[in-house]
Amino acid sequence: MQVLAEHGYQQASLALIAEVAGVSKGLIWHYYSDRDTLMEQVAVTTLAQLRHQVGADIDLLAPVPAVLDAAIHRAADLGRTHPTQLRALSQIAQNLRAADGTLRLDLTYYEETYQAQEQLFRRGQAEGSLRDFDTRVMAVTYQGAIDAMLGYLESHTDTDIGAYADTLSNLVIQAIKAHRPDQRPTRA
Amino acid sequence: MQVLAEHGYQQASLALIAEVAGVSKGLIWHYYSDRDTLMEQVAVTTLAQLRHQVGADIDLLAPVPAVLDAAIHRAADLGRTHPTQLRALSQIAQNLRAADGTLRLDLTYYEETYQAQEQLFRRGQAEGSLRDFDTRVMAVTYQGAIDAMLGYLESHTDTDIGAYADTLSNLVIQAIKAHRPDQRPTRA
Amino acid sequence: MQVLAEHGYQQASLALIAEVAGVSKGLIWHYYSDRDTLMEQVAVTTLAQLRHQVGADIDLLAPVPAVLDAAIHRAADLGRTHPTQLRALSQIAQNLRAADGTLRLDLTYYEETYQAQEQLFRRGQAEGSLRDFDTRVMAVTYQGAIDAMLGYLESHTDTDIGAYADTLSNLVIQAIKAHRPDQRPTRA
Amino acid sequence: MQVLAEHGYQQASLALIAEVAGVSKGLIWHYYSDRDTLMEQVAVTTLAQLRHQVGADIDLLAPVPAVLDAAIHRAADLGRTHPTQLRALSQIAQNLRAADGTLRLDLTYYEETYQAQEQLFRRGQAEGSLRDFDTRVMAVTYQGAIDAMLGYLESHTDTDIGAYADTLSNLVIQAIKAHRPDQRPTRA
DNA sequence: CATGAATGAGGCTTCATTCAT
DNA sequence: CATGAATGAAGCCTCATTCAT
Repeated sequence: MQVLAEHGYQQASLALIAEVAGVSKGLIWHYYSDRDTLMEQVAVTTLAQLRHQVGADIDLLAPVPAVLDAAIHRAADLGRTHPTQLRALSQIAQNLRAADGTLRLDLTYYEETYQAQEQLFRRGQAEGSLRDFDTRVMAVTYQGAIDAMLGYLESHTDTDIGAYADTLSNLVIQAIKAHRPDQRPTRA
Repeated sequence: MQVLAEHGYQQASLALIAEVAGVSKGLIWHYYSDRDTLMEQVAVTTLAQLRHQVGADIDLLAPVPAVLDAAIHRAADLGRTHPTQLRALSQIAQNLRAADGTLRLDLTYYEETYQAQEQLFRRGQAEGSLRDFDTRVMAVTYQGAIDAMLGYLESHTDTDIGAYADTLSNLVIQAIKAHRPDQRPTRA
Repeated sequence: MQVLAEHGYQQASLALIAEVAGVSKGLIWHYYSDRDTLMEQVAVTTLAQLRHQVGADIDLLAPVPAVLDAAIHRAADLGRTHPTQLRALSQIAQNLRAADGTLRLDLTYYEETYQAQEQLFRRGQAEGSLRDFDTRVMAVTYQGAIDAMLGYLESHTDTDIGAYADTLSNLVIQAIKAHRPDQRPTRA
Repeated sequence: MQVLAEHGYQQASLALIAEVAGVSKGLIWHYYSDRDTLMEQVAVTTLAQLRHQVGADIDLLAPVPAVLDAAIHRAADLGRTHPTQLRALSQIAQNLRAADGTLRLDLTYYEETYQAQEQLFRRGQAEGSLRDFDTRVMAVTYQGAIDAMLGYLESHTDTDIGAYADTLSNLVIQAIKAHRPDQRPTRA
């Protein structure tokens, strides 16, 4: 991941990876049958780890706006705590392709995320804390906003992470909260 | 661009590009000194073309929400009219690196865009059509939402583009419009 | 020649030569059928020019030691007056090869020189100013000493050229002059 | 070295070298990072080997004229025993260039040789066996004479090597020996 | 006379991958 | 388990050379 993050997908040759890892090149083929397999497994593992990090001790039963606020702040923190993993994962997601040329991770990976988000949004709508909107578009937009934030924080290291997350959280909630009386989150 | 869009940055070897273009490999070096310069020039040219496409006949002096609505719809249309260019540009932006390993297009490219967006948002705030918020964060978020839309439309070709743009436009404007009575655009 | 002298034989591409000459690449083939032909003609022309330079106004009928002294001083001067030509010529001589891999200029070029030198030495022996020695070995040695001098002066530009030539002349004459009474050069 | 000697520096492509060596092209980069480093290492190794060959069992404390005579004969033998190495070394020395275009071996390589020779000559002068002369010029000339001999013997294979060396030795010693009675070596 | 677009062969180099040890 | 020698395919690039204009 370190090599991926620093040098990019193409330059992350197995020779370089082995050297940084301090093992011989040949050893890689004891554990991975393929460069692609290696990349895929690294991606899957890392993704699980990051999701766990973001999801950990968020109360998923809390009012939806509160969940979103917490998730955004946690995601923003990833930029500080796991920058290498983020970059590496992004490299793999954008470059690892199947034999037919299509990206190998994008579809399954994002689709899962979208569906989880949509479920959350629909609960908010059912509970009255969120107004009516197309949850699929919002899920795509939400994920795009998160990714943009992470990319931005990575290249603008002097940004106040907490302040950014506050603002983004406010924008997101403003975009989708119910207009009328109970736009306040339900009391937990 | 066709090769970039279909095969991705790494697989876009100059041999393949020349073959698709129907010329000899060597000819490439008659016009571009380098693979990197070729990519950079393609990116710059394409970017200018796409920006022109999006910006064309949008009335930049119209009320800001109207400008945003128009821009979002136009950007969404790009997915239909210039899918190849979009994908190619994205490939270059995410892969072309300088000798020190840093991405070569990201900074200048996005920074320009962000500043233009911020200017627009600030006008809206000054005119009273937009509420108070951090324009930089919103610019990053807006661009992320556009990119996410384009990526999504690309891989989900059965989506109703107009409907997506309507929804996104509504979400964006809802997120930033002024709360009070005078959310009407100022009289120009 | 300038390109040859500065960049060496391999790097002296016809493209670079044309650029330095300020003409188009294609024009070269109006005047030379081949890279090799070009090189050969340049070499032959330059060689004639340098020989003329060295031989000019040396009194070939003077006593042999005096001729040698004059020739050595004139050759040393070449390093100052024609450094580019010397280097270029040397590049071609050492690199231009026939199809069978043998050097194309060496044999004819040096053989001519050797024979002229031998003739001179034999005259000295006949006249009694030079002792008895193998003229062929001395011719080879003499030429080697001249080439070494030119190479040395080229890379050690702070050397006193005249002093070097004086010393070399003295060494050469000491090596071959007759031992007995008339080791003084005949009075001219 | 075989390829260098037979085909010259430019034609000594790594493809040809690998083929002659009976290994795959790629293997070369397992052992040498670069064409240039390969050439440099070959040169350094060969040079050490040849120097050892020439210097071996010469009694360096013997009278200087005797040392010179032995050295010349040994060098002449190189033409018979190590012709390939000589040619290869010469090719590298005359063609391997640093990035700035300057020859990469010339300076260090010859400078060492010159200084060793000068030291020998100065000992001879101190001991009275050699007359007074500029040792630097003589070192350059001596080396030039040796190189010329080797080049000549290489292309004129019917020459009597021993006789050539005898003659050259005589010429060299004649050029620099002390005139007076005490040209005998000092008693050690 | 002169240009420069175009070609194709060949060079150096990288790298995933295999395999004997 | 682990190494590193070895391979072969493919990539980028250079360059002499041709040819229509």
